[in-house]
Amino acid sequence: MRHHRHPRARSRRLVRPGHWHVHARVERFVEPSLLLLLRERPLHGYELLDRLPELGVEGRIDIGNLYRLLRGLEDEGLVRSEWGGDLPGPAKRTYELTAEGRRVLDSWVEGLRRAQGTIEGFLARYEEGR
Amino acid sequence: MRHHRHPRARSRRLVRPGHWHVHARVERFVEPSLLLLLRERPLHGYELLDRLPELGVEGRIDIGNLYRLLRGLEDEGLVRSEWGGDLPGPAKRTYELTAEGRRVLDSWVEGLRRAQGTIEGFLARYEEGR
DNA sequence: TTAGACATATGTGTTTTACCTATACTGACC
DNA sequence: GGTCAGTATAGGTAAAACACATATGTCTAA
Repeated sequence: MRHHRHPRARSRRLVRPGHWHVHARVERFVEPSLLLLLRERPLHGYELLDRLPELGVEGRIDIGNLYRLLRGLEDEGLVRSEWGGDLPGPAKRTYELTAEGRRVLDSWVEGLRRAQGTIEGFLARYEEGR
Repeated sequence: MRHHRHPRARSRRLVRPGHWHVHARVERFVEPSLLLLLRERPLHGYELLDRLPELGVEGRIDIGNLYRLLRGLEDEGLVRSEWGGDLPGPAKRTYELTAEGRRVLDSWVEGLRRAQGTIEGFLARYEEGR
């Protein structure tokens, strides 16, 4: 058998020898975050990047992937975009939420409520056996 | 530019036309689940598979990956294993938690508490703008 | 005139998860 | 005695998600 490299090399961060810091993030949390921000008002990519930390998405947003993600959401019809008018400064593509995007956001909220319940159950069982 | 296939083909499940069900799972949640179950008592892989649903890990456990994950945890010193005695039936490898594994479990709990806070913040902001 | 913030985008590698197959022991049923 | 289902461990491979790096252009201020 080929020796498998550690599959968890980066998901845990070494704080000091023998002490690990675990991330515990929600999969693809940026997607609902973008939908929620766009529900409030249309924004362009760079503004979204600025506002993501408000929702707790800290240090994990890759700007390149953010733009790719936005185009993906547009392909799926969850957002709609257009180039901003002939304003000064670099060209900006402004995104707004579609009705379909709003429905998917609602579905994310259901999913996040379930996730909360799961985590609560886990923590309760953890405390039980302390 | 090469056209990128939808990067979210399976992460959302179509329930009925225009209605999506979103998973919203915690990244690598099986790892802390295994550590928590093993803190309670030593178990072998197949038993862990049986008990994972108790912790809310439903329908996402791939048995092949489970064994790989267990070996990964052992490589990192979070669990220790040995082949069960000469009992009847298929050979079983029994896993138990190490002191290091216990520390990583504690770190996961911290991470999960933070994740709970993040989700709470998200949901609050969602309700605000309804 | 150059450095830095703003703005969008592509290329590519790594990590994590999903799907599929292989192997082997045991008990029940025909 | 054969086969089928359940228990048990394991490998191969592909897709999805994420991380890291780079490219390109506009504008402002030092």
